[in-house]
Amino acid sequence: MKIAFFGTPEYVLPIFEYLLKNEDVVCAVTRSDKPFGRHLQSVPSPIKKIAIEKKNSVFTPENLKDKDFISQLSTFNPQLAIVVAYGKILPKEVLALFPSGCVNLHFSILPKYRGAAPIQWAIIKGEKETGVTGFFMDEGLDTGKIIFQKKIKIAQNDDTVALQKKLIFVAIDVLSETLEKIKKGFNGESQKGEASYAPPLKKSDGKIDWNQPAEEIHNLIRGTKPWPNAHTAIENEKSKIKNLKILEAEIFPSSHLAISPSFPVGSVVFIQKNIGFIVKCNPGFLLVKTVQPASKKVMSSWSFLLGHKLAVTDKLS
RNA sequence: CGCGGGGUAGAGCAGCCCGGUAGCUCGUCAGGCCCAUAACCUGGAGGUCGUAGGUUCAAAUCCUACCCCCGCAA
Repeated sequence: MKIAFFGTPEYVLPIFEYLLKNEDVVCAVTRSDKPFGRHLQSVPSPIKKIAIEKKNSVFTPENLKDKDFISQLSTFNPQLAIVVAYGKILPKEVLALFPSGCVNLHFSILPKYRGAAPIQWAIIKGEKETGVTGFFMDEGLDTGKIIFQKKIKIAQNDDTVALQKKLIFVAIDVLSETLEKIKKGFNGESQKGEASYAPPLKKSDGKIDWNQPAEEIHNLIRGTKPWPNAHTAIENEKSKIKNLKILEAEIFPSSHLAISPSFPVGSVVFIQKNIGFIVKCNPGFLLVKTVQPASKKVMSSWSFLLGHKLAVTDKLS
């Protein structure tokens, strides 16, 4: 079966490579080169690089409705499209090109977490499981008929990066199963259950409200990696730190702490030598282990303490 | 030439504006104290202050060029 692949970021490469190896990939479509990095140089997308290496045809249309693009794509006679993290919504003109349809691999258990950031939101919301769904695309946002779905558990320490790696393997399973079913003529089943949405994260989504349970803050820290990251401000007599990213933390059992209940929420209640500092949440405590101050490299929170003289009772907000 | 921050001992920082002895916390090494300690006390080692040039009696500090790192933006 002739397949066109739509995808952009680096993490979908294993899926692209799987297709190249096992199926007849006639061309790849990826987002147009964009200025990227510190000096805003234009860099081809990872998919484009690999496709060129493998001598596959690559399209990087600015506008998917462009007639030239559509007519060129149709000369390859692709029967099916596989779309993974492409970055744009496919208009009906493109959807109509593929006799066997367009299949999207979405990293959630649809209809939950439709949209751009399903992995992040599943972690932030404290879900215990997530998965990958293969479905036929329609004009809605992740609303098409489901072909195959596979679930996995979210471990307590999974952050977005770790979970994404796990999901890529699941996605390859789902992809092969999905392709099998399509070849047998399966048409998919309508989505059932309550839908929810996972919009792209904003910078402000990473702001920590210490007036929340330690568990929820812990979810936020894991789910906002690697961007925008959970952040907070610190105030103390000597200095004000406007933006401290918290990259790693763990829930600290309050039974291990003998401290005055009078500490306000958001204050540093204890400093653990060589490890980090403990912050009071509502309820619960969080042991902060890895941080990144503005303009600095990632460092352990103990290192941060050595240079910044954070003391017990200093407040985070 | 997109905007901003940074490079000082193994780690994290101060000092720079306003030039004049290389400083703080931690680690490390040696010794001490204690029933005991992630505690405390004493002493030591460890630096081409990112690189090169310039100004100066004198440069971590002022000037110029370059290298490397980080954030914004996506």
